[in-house]
Amino acid sequence: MTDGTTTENQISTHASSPFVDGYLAYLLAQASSRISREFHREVEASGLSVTEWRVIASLAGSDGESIGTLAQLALTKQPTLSKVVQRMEAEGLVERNGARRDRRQTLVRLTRKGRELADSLCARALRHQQAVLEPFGHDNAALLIGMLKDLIALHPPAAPADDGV
Amino acid sequence: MTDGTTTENQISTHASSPFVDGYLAYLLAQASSRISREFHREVEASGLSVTEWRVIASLAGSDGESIGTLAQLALTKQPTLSKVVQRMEAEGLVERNGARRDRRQTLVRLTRKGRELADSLCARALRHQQAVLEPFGHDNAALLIGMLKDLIALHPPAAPADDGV
DNA sequence: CCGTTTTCCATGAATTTTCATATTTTCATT
DNA sequence: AATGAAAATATGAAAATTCATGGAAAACGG
Repeated sequence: MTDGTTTENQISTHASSPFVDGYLAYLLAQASSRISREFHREVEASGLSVTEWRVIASLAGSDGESIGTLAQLALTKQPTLSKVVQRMEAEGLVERNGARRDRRQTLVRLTRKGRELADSLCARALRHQQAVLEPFGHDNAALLIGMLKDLIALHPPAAPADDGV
Repeated sequence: MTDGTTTENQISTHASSPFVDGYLAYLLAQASSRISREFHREVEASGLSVTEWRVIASLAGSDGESIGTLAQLALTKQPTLSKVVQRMEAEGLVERNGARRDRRQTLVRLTRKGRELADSLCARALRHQQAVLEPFGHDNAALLIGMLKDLIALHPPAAPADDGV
């Protein structure tokens, strides 16, 4: 569009349907699903589920997050997150309760093992992202990411105990 | 950006995390989740689950889709779709096997009741979409949608029997 | 400071989704 | 045609998610 980069549309080579083809929510969901799936193969090769990957990615570079925050970031309901984190603790990827000021909270953070896995996967994720964005060119890529951030900023996260996977 | 419309970023008022904040796959997933959730309240008020809504939205304006295609469109695995469609048939929203050339296939289409519900919800969905896109302005909105379509076109759907919710 | 309300998390039961696999039909070859 | 491989779906068992709820700590209001 700006230059020789992509932007001439025409939905996929595959399944389409009159209504959804122009429907933003559908396009977001499909794009999310397809882009993620490619990388999820690497994730699962590391022995993680997709939700577990989301958790360690959310914890990367953080000094600890609460269960509630992680549920938001990982797009699951709170009870799901509680159980996922318990599994991950058993596997030695995270530890719970690293000094929290509010004793209702469960503070979760990466163990050394978890951090190493997270760092490795995050690096690979960024390489994957580069490949995905390459056909758009630098400017369009920045535009896309900017608009997605705007969308997110304009729409508040789920109400407590609700989520919205 | 182009004009007075949104595009100055700064992630949400809420939960964020160093790595994911700039990660495309995460931004897509969050945006998808948040935008959809708002409308899903209306969907559930109509007595449909989110997956059921995706199915009737996918069937709107179509004269029938196979189970496999619907699974792609609805972002679920094929066995899930089979069961969802069976529930929907029991509720009188869809009918199965409207003359298919390949007798392995199960052709699914809307009943009158299903079509009425679909039309009503699709109309409301488009109004919701207008509201969501309004702050971006016409040109940026078109750009966003175009880039999402490009992303989708560049990334093929899941291999058979796999999906990638 | 005490009672009330709200927030945050854990847990058991129920539901949903997924995995593994069987069945039926089509396709390709010979 | 007949055989073997591939494709589309259904289904039971297993796993993951969600709902409903409960308990504990914090915040709030006299």
